[in-house]
Amino acid sequence: MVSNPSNFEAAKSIFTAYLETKLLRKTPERYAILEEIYSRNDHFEVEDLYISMKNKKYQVSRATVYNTLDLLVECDLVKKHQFGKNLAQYEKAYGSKQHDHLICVDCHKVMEFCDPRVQNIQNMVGDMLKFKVMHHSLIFYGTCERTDCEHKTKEAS
Amino acid sequence: MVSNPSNFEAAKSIFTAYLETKLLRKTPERYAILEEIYSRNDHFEVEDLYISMKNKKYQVSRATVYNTLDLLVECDLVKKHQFGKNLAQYEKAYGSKQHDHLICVDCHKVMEFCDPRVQNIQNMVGDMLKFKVMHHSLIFYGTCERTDCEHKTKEAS
DNA sequence: TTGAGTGCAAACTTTTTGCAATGTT
DNA sequence: AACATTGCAAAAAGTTTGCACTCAA
Repeated sequence: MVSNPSNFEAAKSIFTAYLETKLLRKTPERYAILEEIYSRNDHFEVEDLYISMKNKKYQVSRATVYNTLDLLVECDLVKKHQFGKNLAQYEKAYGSKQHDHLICVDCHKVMEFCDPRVQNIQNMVGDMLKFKVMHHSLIFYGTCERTDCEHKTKEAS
Repeated sequence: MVSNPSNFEAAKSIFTAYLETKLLRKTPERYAILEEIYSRNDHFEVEDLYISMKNKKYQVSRATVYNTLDLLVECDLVKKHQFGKNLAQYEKAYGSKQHDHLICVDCHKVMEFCDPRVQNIQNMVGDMLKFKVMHHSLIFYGTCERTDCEHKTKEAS
């Protein structure tokens, strides 16, 4: 979901507060990664982020990217997804409203939607099973009808 | 969800029909893997299956396990999950009713629940976004209140 | 000053692939 | 007999780890 540009500033304050609370160091690499993430929209993977940063002022290592992403997920500034592949995908979380995803199994496009009923189900199921639900992941897999959907021709049977 | 033992026989027929339609070979390895899967309950990973089979009459290779799992997922006899980790988990699908999952972030226990409203949301969102939804994945993450939940003590902050 | 954090490369884990041997059709 | 399928081991792909160096506190 599109978010306004000042979200980075807000995210930065939250991150600073988090680092201070946890007695972690406020390194330039960590802020550079946060900035890069908040300059992006939609979903990206670690390698995307790493490559983008390689081409900019901050050359960070993959280890630092992984490390920082963990911190950002921990303080809810970034969401981590596992969209069926063995490859984590991330998106910024601050200032975007709660949403879930649809993924086209042909062109792999990721779309988003909101439906308040998901929250109701979450609350009810949590109560019923004595389970304190903290977050959820709802993904619909199917085919989109975009004209530019690159329908992979499945192996002829 | 628990299923009755004869599900293996039914699954076997379905698999045979699938293999014949696709002009694939009916090898003993494929049936042995199907049998092993249908003798299990709940969720397992590739290595679990591979190890179990190593200790039985059929010694199959990992490559064959992966290959066969793909076929079984394709013909809906097995469901593949990506529960947040970079590790695929599977469960038999025939004869079990549609359900979704709750996962305890502390003890990693996987629980199941059914809620028909998920289907409604799926239909509605699909219609709205002109997306033909084929299946979904809904996972609630939280903490269970089982007395035997091995609450990992998070690093003291 | 000092030890948390970084970069790099090596190690690990899960999955995929290449190829010779096997066995279903 | 032909060639899809198997087993094995090597390669990929993504992530984690070990260690010496660096720099935020």
